[in-house]
Amino acid sequence: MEKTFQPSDIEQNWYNTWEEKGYFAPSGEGDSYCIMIPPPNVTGSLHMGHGFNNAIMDALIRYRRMQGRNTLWQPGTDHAGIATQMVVERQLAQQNITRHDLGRDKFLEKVWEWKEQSGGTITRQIRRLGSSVDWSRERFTMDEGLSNAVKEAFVQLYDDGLIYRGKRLVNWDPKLHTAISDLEVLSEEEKGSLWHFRYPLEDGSGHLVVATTRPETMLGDTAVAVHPEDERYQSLIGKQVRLPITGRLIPVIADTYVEKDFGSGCVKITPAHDFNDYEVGKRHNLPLINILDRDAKILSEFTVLTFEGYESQHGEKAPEAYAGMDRFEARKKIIAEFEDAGLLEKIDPHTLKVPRGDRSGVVIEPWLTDQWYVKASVLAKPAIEAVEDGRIQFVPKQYENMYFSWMRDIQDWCISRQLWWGHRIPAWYDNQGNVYVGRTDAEVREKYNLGADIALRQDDDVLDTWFSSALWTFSTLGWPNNTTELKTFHPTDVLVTGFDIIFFWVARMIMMTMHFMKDEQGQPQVPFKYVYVHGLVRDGEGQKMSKSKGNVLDPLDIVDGIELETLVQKRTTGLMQPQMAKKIEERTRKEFPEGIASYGTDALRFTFCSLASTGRDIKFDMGRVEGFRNFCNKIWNAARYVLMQCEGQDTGANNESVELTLADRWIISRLQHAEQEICRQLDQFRFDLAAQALYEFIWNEYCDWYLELSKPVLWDDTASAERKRGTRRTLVRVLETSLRLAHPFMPFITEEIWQRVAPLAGVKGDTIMLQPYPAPDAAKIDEQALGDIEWLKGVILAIRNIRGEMDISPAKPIPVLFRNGSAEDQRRAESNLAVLRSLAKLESMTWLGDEEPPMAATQLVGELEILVPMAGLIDKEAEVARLSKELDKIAKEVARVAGKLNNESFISKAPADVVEKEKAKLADASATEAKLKEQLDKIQAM
RNA sequence: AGGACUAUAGCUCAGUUGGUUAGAGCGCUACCUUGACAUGGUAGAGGUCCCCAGUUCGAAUCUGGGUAGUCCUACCA
Repeated sequence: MEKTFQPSDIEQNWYNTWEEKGYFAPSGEGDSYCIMIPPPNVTGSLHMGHGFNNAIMDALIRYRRMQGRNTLWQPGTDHAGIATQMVVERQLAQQNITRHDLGRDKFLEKVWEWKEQSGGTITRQIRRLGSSVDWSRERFTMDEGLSNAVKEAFVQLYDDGLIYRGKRLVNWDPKLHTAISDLEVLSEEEKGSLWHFRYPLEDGSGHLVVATTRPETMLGDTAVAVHPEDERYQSLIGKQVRLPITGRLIPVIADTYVEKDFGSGCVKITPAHDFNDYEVGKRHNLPLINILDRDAKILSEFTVLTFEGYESQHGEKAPEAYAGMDRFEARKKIIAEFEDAGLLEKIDPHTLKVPRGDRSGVVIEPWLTDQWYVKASVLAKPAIEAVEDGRIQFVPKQYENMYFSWMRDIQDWCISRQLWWGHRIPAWYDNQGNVYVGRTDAEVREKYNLGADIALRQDDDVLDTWFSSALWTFSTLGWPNNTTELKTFHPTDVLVTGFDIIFFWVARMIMMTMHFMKDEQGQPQVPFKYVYVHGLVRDGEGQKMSKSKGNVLDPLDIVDGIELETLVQKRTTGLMQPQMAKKIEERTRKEFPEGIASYGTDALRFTFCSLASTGRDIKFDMGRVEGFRNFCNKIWNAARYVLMQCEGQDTGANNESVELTLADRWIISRLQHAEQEICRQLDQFRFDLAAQALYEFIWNEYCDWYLELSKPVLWDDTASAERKRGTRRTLVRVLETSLRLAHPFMPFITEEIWQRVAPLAGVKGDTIMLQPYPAPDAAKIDEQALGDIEWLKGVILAIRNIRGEMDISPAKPIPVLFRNGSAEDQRRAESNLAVLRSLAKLESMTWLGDEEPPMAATQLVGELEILVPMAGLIDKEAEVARLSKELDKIAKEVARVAGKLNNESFISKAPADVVEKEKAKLADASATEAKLKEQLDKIQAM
């Protein structure tokens, strides 16, 4: 074995072996356990969030697989309608082609081509993380099976009256020419202005002032609103205003929506271009005037509609100068015109939230269009109940509130998108504009009794990507067919996801699943029983990682390492804002002056698990990764030691008789404790505590103590064969078990070592992956061994403390005297002579009787005094200082506990066992204090 | 504006139902290349548990009120 652990030597080989041998597929035996991977965007590549997500899911799935469950972890990607279409369109643009040049079918061919070539980046990367997903069942939302499921779901929902088509205001992306959902709109504060315009009153009695952040929409104003109780404007209500530029007459209305204190207290109402104004318009039955085209340019002829039926009533010519003008150009011109006409009262600087498309970055327009909607409120009801009654549990629980608050105020879900890449809506129109929904053209004709002579045209739009993702848990298992996979693995067990997509995905998945999936009693099935929600991975300074900030980390760069120059280049290419490059470079050079070292997958995964506590976000600390890389190395070297001691030796693999030492019985006992703790924590999703328990057991108990305790036995030429065999057997068995315990967290290193250790432990098998997960056995806990080794550790630590504080070379053997010990102390000392001598590096050990002890440095372990004679070793001043420090500490403790016990109400009100404990504490501390004091006096008297 | 979450060592974080001498890793100090490991060992320093009040015999932990930060939702045209 190499002297240090080299992860790159082993990781890919083991992954290939596991995958080739089919170890990731369900075993077909045992109770099922299923996790569906949240499908990453097919255009995407690995980021830290995926790394975190995968570390947790793989830990869960490997844990359950080893426990004998019939595990399915199913991978796949979604087709990411907008993102993918953008990627391909950008490529076409480089050849000066638009998708319209190609036409729909040709364009889709191009998209598929692109998907075949580069769509698999992220799945290849997931392999590097060691994720044990069943690749044979990989799914893609545009696959045939899933496409059928989407069609089926749409038709059924339509037939159930839960999908409708209607004209509504939507978030319109004028660059991408599609509707997008609320959740794809990011509103950030930006600096703008509040323009105060004078609108002249029709009766010539003057003007009123409206304030607006979007002057260009005034072309579509259909009213001015004031608060009904605003005294300033009572007389205006019901009057008419002559809208400048257009000359249109509009009423002054009263509505409580208006804030009296904001701006002028008068609000211009543009129902076709603002969500709030839309509601006001509806209440007052105002006309809606649409002034923008799909590019958000001013129409040459506005469309005027009413709320009744949304039918276009008539057109209205735009002021000529504005026709075809971009919205922001129009804004400038309108302001100028107001100014020229003396109607611009003032301009106040104003910060406002500007809605932008998360993909395109352009300002989103509320725009009136025909779209398809899902009646979410109906579907939400059972979905809320499932969480209320615990059929679905969120971990941590507080996310349930977030879920409820969203679900209880849910809006209908706009599912149509004006894109080409996606599932085309299974709806057809005749020439009269009647709509027919069915799975195919033929089905529609039959269902609606339409003759072959009637021309039908399919809806051009596609469905929101999340519509298909919402079906993910069951569509990927074969729905609408009633497959054995569905029967076996649905409902799935856990969904692991970031809190940011609870609304995006989780809620919709619950709604859809419960509508379509019923159990044998006809009751709705939930998609999963637990939703494990983890936080965002942030950079070391707590900043959100983003390409534009240039602080993203690729988990594989931590696995493989990366040179500084390469990292700088990676972070500064392909930026949306190239001017940021310089800043990003500086920052990167400062943060990683040496680049990033190679830490290996196991260390990275262990880090993620260690950070997976219940808090919201994770500040990623490279120091932790390094620490866990060292932990891997520690395991590696422990294994090296064990193999050096045991390979080719008698390890009792065939159940030969053995003698187990105190140390053997102790480490076996501690192992039971570790097993219990790790399972307990994993069962409640506390990956951090499980990882910590594992770390402590392996490093602080097995390596620090047990391996050291094994040396005096193995190096003792006089030790019996049974004794040596017992020690070797324990070394090997405990290591083999520890590897199994660690495997879900660190799959690669554990497999590599296990292959060599397992035979020595008499364990047969091709892979650690399919070995049973360790389970604690109370019968193996030896209380006496636990007590004795604790005592032994105390004595050794006491001696080491004297050594350290007195600056005695660790290489120098020292004599030690014991005094005043109990019979138990004597027994323990005598049965551990060799160990004490070896671990504390003793020259001699002597029990003192009643004789006067020599001048010595002293430590106490309970009643037992441990003395290191001063002659030639101990400096008086140093010992005085050390004792004074000890004494100080213990005096404080005595005072504290005594104070407690002197408190009458403590004695009378605290439970008896607590009082007893405090009394014992005081007795111990006082005795120690007295002894230390005596010792200090003696030394000072020298 | 409403809501949620967070505040513990220089840094990143644990701390179960109130009873600990408040812990870990990294970093820091001193010493040590001893036959698994310097990606190591040994010993150590380091804390007003954000502040104030309350409940209690007893509060990092429970309650109330502040302060600071993060996030979400709704937004003021």
